[in-house]
Amino acid sequence: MASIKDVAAEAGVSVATVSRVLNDHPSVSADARTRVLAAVETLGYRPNAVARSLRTDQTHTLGLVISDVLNPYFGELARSVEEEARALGYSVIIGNADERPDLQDHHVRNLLDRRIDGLLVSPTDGGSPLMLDAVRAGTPMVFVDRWIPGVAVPVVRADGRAAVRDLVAHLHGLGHRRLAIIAGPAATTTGQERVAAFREALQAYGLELPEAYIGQGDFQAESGRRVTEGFLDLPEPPEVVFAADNLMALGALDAVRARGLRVPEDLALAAFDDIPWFVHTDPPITAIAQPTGDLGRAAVRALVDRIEGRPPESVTLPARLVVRRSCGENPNPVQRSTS
Amino acid sequence: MASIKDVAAEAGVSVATVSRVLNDHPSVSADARTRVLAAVETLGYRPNAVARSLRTDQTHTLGLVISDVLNPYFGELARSVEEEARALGYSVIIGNADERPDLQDHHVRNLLDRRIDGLLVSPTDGGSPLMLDAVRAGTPMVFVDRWIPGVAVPVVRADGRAAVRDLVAHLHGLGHRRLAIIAGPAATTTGQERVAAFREALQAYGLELPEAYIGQGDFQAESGRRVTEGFLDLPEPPEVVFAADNLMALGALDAVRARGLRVPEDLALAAFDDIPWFVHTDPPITAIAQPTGDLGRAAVRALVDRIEGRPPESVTLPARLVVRRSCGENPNPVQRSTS
DNA sequence: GGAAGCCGTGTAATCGATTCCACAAGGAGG
DNA sequence: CCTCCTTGTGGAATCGATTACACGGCTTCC
Repeated sequence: MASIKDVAAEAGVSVATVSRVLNDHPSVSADARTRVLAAVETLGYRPNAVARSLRTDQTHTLGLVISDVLNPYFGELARSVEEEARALGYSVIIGNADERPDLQDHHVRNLLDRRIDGLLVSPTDGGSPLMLDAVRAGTPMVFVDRWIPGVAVPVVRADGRAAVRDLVAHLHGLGHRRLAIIAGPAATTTGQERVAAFREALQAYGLELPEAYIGQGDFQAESGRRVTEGFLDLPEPPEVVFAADNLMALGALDAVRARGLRVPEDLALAAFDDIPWFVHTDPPITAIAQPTGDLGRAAVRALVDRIEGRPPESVTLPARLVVRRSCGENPNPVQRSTS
Repeated sequence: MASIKDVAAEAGVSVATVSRVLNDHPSVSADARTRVLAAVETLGYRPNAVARSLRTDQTHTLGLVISDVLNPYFGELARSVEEEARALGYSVIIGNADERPDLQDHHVRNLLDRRIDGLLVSPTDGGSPLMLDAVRAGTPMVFVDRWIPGVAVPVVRADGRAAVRDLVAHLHGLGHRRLAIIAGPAATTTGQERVAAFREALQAYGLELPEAYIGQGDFQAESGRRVTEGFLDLPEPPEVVFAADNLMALGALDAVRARGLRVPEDLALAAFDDIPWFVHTDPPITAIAQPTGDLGRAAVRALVDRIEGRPPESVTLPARLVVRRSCGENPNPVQRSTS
């Protein structure tokens, strides 16, 4: 593959001049410029990004470490991150942590070794020494969706409090009083917050959230199934299950079906994180939708701001409730064709 | 960040010795080795992958260019690719081409500039000059899922012929005679093949595939909707629609619903590419399932074989039919709880 | 007419690793 | 005791770019 030296030889100039043309430095004669460009053309020359990175100490690459690419929420996040990064001249290397702190560390280490310019992380845990060291060492970093408390890193996330209040109002309006939640891992901020928001919203209606109605999940479908089975085995099962993410909601749906029960007649169901498929499930599932694309884009902008020396900003966007049929009678029956 | 020179100074040896220790070269005294390792430890030294790549001309990175990360099929493919690559010591940079040849070229160029060791591509078109040049220049490459005819590059894919025959047998057995297909882009091999396989299977039952029953889609949901509406407007609409991918099937489902019609009573539906959500749609959708994870892993192994000088192998794995309820009466009613 | 400044260009140092080659020390063998 | 090999080590070239510095040739101004 042709190098800058070959181009210089072909054009009859020095490598310095070639470099100047390529980085359109002002002081280069029109004559030299055209000769260099011609040489570039005939040789099919493309600058070696590796060599350039070594010299400039910039890779124009961002790292994105998320917990589960198969979760459509993170899939959409990854997509918007890549798009915005590309628009700003950066590439993205994605690491899938699978909710495992050791895998997360593996990816962070690997990305740091590759000297990525900045790191976008949705942490699976409270922060490993490695990650804290990286922050301390000054690696540009931004947290998306989840974050690590007490670490001075900008956070881009959605606030679901209002939407959870709307959800509880909706459920209460439908007559439900025994509400349960399938929580995410306590080590994640989203795991904790959603339970807290739910409890708070219940209190506004004088409702309790008993321990038995808090099931411990791990954001994967299987845990949703397990927890839901536990709920159904209770002497007094809940009337509604609120899953803290979409995958666990799916597991819950499976569990209900497996017993020959029906949603929402026997057990109502709602989920955090909306996805296109929720429109098509039987029944369509009521969910809290995050502005995922906006989050991804905002996160990239914050990170690139930080990388390029501008002050980065934390961003919090509101989530919103999308009512469908999985919690009971549609509140807006005019829209439905008769069953 | 500490460099190899700092380590050498700290350990009181030359950089050559440090490098030898790090690459565990045999001729290094036990004494020097321990001193170097101690220095590495105290400085928290990590080798600069960029510098190493420049010198060795290996990045230990693979490029993966796919057409749509939001499609769960490609999401799963990307995940298995990343897993297998990691197991073999490689990282993966993913490029999303969005079915657009220009974007595909952008990613290929970017990846080549970064001197990735090899490229995994699921081409959106018949092959741009850029891609053909890359092959000619000897860039290790493997095609996954789709390929470009006439190009000497190993292909890893699923063969759906047998499964399509099974599907047509299933449909015929249910009494359906007017079968239509929503095709993928003619520029993709999968787009063409699935139509060909469908037509062939129909012939075995003496059935025709008239032009009016071949709708041109682009593997995106919206096109599935549009084509299905066209089918429904025909003087004699089909009894079954077979969508060449999962997203178009979803669009078809939407279109049927929007008219107040029902699946499968008014129109039966089947899809190529199975996804977890198809179990939960209303009704559950009959689909042809590819061994996606196996494809991803096989593709990575073939590519790494090629990179490391072993002869790479093309791989074809069979897809299989998964019958659910979207084409009519369940052939195995014992399994169902009464409606 | 000479000093000062600008413009375009080339030489060479540099980034952080790997690796060829030279060389010193020490043991084996004649 | 001298030669020859082996073993461990360091010096320096190298990968392909960027960029500080120097320099030659011109213009400009006093």
